[in-house]
Amino acid sequence: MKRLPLSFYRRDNVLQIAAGLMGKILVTNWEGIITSGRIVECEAYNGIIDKASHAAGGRRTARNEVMYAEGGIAYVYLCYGIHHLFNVVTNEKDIPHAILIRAVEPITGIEEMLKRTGKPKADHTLTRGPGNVSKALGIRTTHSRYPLLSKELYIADDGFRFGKNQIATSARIGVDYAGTDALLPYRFYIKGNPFVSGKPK
DNA sequence: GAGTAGATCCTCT
DNA sequence: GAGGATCTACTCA
Repeated sequence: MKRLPLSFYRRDNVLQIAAGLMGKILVTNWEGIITSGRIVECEAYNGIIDKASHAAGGRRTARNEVMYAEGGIAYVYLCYGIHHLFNVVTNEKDIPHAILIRAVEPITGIEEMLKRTGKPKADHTLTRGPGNVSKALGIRTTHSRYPLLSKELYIADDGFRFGKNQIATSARIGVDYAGTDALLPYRFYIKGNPFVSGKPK
């Protein structure tokens, strides 16, 4: 179990990084309670030229300022007043690339995830979809700008790899407002994995 | 099983 | 003052 180094995040090809995150393990360790899950779905947001991104056209606000920071930190924000969405900021300073983690497969701390989400039992809805991932792992907007190499929040590699033919791409979800950019194949997911959002298997 | 409405609040205009 | 990188529950068939 090695934490991904900063050099992993500070590359210029956000699509490559997103693909590289597939199969990695997202870990939170709040107050000694460890929960983790393997990443099986994510979406890339490609900087100022991407209309679906909060940083489209170089927009810079108090909320998305984090995206302009150096790669290797978290960007968390509230959507629809209910859902906390967890992103990984990538690339160098002033280049607002980010990757939205949309789904993970629970590994440790499932009991705790059930408690946090209020679900009666562990099924494929536990960590399916970005809102649920954050809820199950206890990630909130207050964790925005948190470094991904900290003790409480990090992404690790346990040596596991998905096969090339298991990883598929598609258009991103819920970004219809972005016009033609909504059609870009910036979403990565594991074929047939029940935790992947969209259609159930 | 498919389609739709409602929740709910922070952020930007 | 409007709307959003969503989820769930409920209706209707």
